[in-house]
Amino acid sequence: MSTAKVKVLIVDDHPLFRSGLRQVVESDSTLEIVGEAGDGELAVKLIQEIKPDIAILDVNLPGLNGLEIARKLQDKRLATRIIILTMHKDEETCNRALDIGAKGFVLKENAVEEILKAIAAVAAGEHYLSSSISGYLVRRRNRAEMLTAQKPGLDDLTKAERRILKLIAEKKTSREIAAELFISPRTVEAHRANICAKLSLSGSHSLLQFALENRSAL
Amino acid sequence: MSTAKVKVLIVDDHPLFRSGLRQVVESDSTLEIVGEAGDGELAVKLIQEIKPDIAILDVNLPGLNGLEIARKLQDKRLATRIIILTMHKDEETCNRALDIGAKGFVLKENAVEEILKAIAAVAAGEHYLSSSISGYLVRRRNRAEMLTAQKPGLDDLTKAERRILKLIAEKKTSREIAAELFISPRTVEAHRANICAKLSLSGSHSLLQFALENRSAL
DNA sequence: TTGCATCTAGGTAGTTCTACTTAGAAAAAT
DNA sequence: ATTTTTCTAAGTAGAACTACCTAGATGCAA
Repeated sequence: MSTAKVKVLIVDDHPLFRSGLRQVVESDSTLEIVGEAGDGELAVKLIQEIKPDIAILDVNLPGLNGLEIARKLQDKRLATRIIILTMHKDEETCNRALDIGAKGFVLKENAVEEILKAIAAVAAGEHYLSSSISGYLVRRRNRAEMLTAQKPGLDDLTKAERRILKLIAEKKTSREIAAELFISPRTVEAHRANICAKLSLSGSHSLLQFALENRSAL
Repeated sequence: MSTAKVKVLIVDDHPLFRSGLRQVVESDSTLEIVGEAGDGELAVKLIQEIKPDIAILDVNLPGLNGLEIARKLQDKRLATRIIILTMHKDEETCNRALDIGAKGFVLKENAVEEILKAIAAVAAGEHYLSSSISGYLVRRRNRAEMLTAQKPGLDDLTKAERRILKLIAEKKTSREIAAELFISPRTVEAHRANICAKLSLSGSHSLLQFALENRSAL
């Protein structure tokens, strides 16, 4: 990393954008552009031949788009790390890019300032997200926690009910719970019924479902 | 937001850093510094009196630290939005900050370039994370999905079994699934049994449990 | 073509949970 | 001290899942 230059390949269908990007990348003496492509097929071919350290892929490409390229490369287990470039600040695209294994995700509007930081981070094995996109991850994180945090009625459960709900979340049956608490299975079932009522749950095995989804909040 | 200036309060125990930050912030004409504090107690007092739009809090402070201040403010349901500044690139600190409700998280090493972007994003109701920190969120995201992705045996399920497992994860009963696929409930049950066998699941409602825990991998 | 896996479907039995009911004893709150 | 809530428990009914079994139809591969 410190001796040899980091080999970078640029994929974008717009020549003007490519040359702009090239200029920025070449302004960093630790980086070296080893190839360019204007469409998906060529990109896949070049990446397999040249094996660059980092490939910067536009999302909108003729033929294969950036995400599809990334998927192909991941399937072939190439060492080339992917940075996705995109115009639109789109949560879904970002999620899919990360799922596919992209290490970087940079908005074009921020590309000039951020691309060097992104390349450095990704070359070092880290991830890089355009800062304006990182809010999405926070929101996703919070969304998941909100669901468990603000469940209505969860706090007007009694102690015994709460104790039993915890054990349900541990995948125990009413009988097992009864044995563990030295009470009758029927009592456990009575508590279950009360919990269902308080949480306005109904249907088959609703409590098990609820307990599994909310076990972190118990 | 467009007429009045955004009121910003700065909290840091180091006067030199404060003045540097002040310069950067004041270079943006849409922002206005309405106060400064060098320790936690004063910070809490000033925020409650002045009610700034945004408070930039250092983590390392004499008395209350930035995170504790944020918690206090959150408890009092003030409208002031919090941006946390920190020296160290620490995942735990970042997580705690977000839990507490901080809207921004900026590393001091990136503060000069990022603080204005951060203020703008937060003032607009978005989140902002220092780009070098956003990798943590990605990693956390992936960690959670890895657990579900590599379940053994999940890939030697047949198409029909997979289809049914998906519907089970949607909390549907065998009867509902049967109706949806125009097959007999008994067929669905047969598939369930086969799936249980392949995944070596046993016990009460094991499939429902499995499906709920692994729904993202289906 | 034979054979294997898959999809389909039913039989029977047993377990577990839901949904209603009632009811006494203990604990908590008024 | 009285009322209310909570915890305990049981009856009955039905829905839903598991765990075994067999078996015809289909399609794919050796």
